[in-house]
Amino acid sequence: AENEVLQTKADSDDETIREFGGHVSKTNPDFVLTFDGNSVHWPYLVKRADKTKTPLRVGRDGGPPHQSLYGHYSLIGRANVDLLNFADDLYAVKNKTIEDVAKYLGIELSSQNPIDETAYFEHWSNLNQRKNLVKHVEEQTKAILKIGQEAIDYVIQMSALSGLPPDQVIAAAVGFRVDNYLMMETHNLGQLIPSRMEQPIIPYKGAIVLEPKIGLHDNVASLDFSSMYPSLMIKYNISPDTLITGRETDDIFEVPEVRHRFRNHPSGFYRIVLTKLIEARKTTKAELKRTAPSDPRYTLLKAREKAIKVMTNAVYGYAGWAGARWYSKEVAESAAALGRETINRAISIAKSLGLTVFYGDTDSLFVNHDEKLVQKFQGEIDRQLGLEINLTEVYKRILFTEAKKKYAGLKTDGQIDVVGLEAVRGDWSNLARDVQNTVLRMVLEDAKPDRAATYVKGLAADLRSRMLPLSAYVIWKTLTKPVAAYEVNAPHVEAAKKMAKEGWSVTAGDKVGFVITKKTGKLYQKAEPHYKVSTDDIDYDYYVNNQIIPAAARILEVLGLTENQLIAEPGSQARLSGRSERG
DNA sequence: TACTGTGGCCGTGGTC
DNA sequence: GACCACGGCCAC
Repeated sequence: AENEVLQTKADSDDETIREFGGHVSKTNPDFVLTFDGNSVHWPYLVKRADKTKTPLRVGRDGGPPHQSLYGHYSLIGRANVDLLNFADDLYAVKNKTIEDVAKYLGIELSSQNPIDETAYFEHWSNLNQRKNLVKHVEEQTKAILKIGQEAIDYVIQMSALSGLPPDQVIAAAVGFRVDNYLMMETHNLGQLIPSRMEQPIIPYKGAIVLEPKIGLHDNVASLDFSSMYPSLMIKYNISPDTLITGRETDDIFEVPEVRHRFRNHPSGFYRIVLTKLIEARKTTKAELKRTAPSDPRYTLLKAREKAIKVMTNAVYGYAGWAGARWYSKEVAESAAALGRETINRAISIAKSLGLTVFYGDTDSLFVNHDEKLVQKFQGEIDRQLGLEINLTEVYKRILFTEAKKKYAGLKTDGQIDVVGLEAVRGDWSNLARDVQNTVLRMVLEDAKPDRAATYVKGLAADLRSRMLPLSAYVIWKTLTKPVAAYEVNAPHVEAAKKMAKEGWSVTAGDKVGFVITKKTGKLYQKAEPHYKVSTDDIDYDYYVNNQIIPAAARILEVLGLTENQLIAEPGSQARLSGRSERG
């Protein structure tokens, strides 16, 4: 039946594997979906099948999966799609879990309290809890299918664009997708494909980030150049095959600052492909406008538009990648230099019109939202620079901190955009993130710090009596290399070592959740794996002094408050314990 | 072939 | 306490 969940009652590995293969053959799917299957489920199944000498019949040929390109497992006659790879293409999703990806895609999950992986064994061991675990896995399976339904159009479109098979394209890194796409286009143009060469990595100067105007500002607009790097590469014919290495001086363009020179004619390879991509996106967008959302073609067109956008935006970075077939440091460096010139000229134009520039990063500018002036500004950008700049957001009130890339704005719909701050970082506790979000809302709504300061002081004074769940205190950090490879001690590495000692397989790429406990010594000595900690072990002073106060102060310092002014009144635990942990 | 780029912040450990 | 490297994550 459609969307039927199949469960096995088999109580041995070989029986389970056989039954699984039977189900796959019977269902005979074109797509097989997993979440993290390439690194977890397929390798595990293959190993167990080997060990028990059971045939794993999952391909259309009745054969086992094969290890293939890009760390991907291939099933003959079927597209095996690991949806974790799809999640990697969803930049707005920070935490790549089934639950968070589903939530982002608007998929409703019936289970509100997913079971953490570290608790699986405990649930399995207890017969009463085992039912819950089975239910949880069933829920996840249903979610995977729904995520897959959202993913498949995109996967197919990315496959059509890049020329890579659908099961491989989503596993392939961005650079290889671009590489493949360009190879296809070369073929269309009747040109030869350069071979890949081992090249040294030469760094070059990138974009400009402006110093923000610190404080709260009312009625601010943000504007973005549309596809800035691709537009500049097209405009000035920036391409490896138009780069001048000799003495030519006729019909050329010299890039400011870096002084690389490019022929204006004929059009280079990058201009041809980028123009084609941008035109294709325009066509798709226009078609989308004529199509009703209920039309089955609508989601397909949406997926196509997204795939083209992702590919277009990847070309500049690809050009500066030493592993690219069409690598050219001069090309990437020139695009970056032209970007810097563009933003600088835009700032001058804005100022000359009487606009105030509050902040800007790479291809964006924040100015006071004077509607007439902003429209005039957009017109001047078109007239003087031949580029398009779009109004992307209007903020009723926005707060810039002293730091670049960290700000928050109250939108006209009442929603708050948080950028770069602790509240959107995965390596801070939920507690700190929640506190900062609350403080931001209070400050942006009130335009003064009083209410937020009172809230923070109250929380800091009696954190432990709030009885927050342990999950509020867990800090997650990725292990970027094997534990043995670390040069210095760090809390998440220490927690990973403790997990490894207990038999967990902790490898590079894993996220380690830890809690700072009351143990003595350096912070890394106080860090414990989250599943071993109870709320009695929590070092509340640490969470007040090193999580709540810094996260709140980052915002409230903008309005003149100091960290000291946020610490609880004398007499409270937090005050008495001092702030010995902070330098 | 499991690396698209640079700019930036900041906590923590470790040394002087 | 000052200073710096390491390490992780984020903006664009």
